[in-house]
Amino acid sequence: MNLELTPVQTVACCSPLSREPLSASEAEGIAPLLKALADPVRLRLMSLVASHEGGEACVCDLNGAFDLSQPTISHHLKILHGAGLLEREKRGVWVYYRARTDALANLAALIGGQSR
Amino acid sequence: MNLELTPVQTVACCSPLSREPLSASEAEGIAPLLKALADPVRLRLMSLVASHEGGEACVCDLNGAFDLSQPTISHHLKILHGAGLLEREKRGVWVYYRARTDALANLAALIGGQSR
DNA sequence: TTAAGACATAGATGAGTGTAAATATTTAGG
DNA sequence: CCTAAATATTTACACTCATCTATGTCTTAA
Repeated sequence: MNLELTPVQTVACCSPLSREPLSASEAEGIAPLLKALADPVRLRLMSLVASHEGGEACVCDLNGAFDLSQPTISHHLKILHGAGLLEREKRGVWVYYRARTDALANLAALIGGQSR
Repeated sequence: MNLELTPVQTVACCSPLSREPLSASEAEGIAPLLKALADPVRLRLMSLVASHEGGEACVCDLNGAFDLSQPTISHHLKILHGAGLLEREKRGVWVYYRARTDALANLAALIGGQSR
């Protein structure tokens, strides 16, 4: 149970990019989230997980979608997880990832300023 | 007058991240936009420009906000401009940048899926 | 206990990136 | 013209990053 606000949440509700200048520390908190998303493989991973049935996907479902080695996919998943964009759950031999749609929505609200 | 759709616009209208898996080429088109935003300095630059009165800011307004050299700021502005997130207009000795709020909104719609 | 499969970690490497110093370009004034 | 000011470009460098190979850990099944 994590009740702390992510760097995005502390700002997204009332201070989108265009409303007032981001402080240096706010920017340093948000940039890593964007950085995590700013890779073609990770964008596709997020999309694959988020659009997968049940809202979650096993790593075994993901590896086959790329022409990359298994450790590379694992590496990208770790980055997305570390940024708080993916949840991780181990069930038996398999590991399932689930998209943090709240984090995505907050990011979107910050950037676009008009999401709900 | 540029009537072509940006990589984001081709997708944002009906295919947010969570709706269906992003294709490799879509992801490769969108990632550079996120990459451009995924830096604390560039995030603050975007925010400074977007929230500045008149929706635009002179480079002279921006340089002072950072503890960085003028060429470094110029470099970041070039990246944001190259990604299509900032418009550039020279007036006399000064160069004014303006935020492409449409591009930001499209990005937000793609990520969050619910903006309008 | 052994073996096999799913996933993660470690180490190495080549490509990319943020920054500064030096220099160039453009514009307005004298 | 010449100079000064605003901004961009070039070059160089330290650092980060995406990727692979090799290896480790954990879980299930035989």
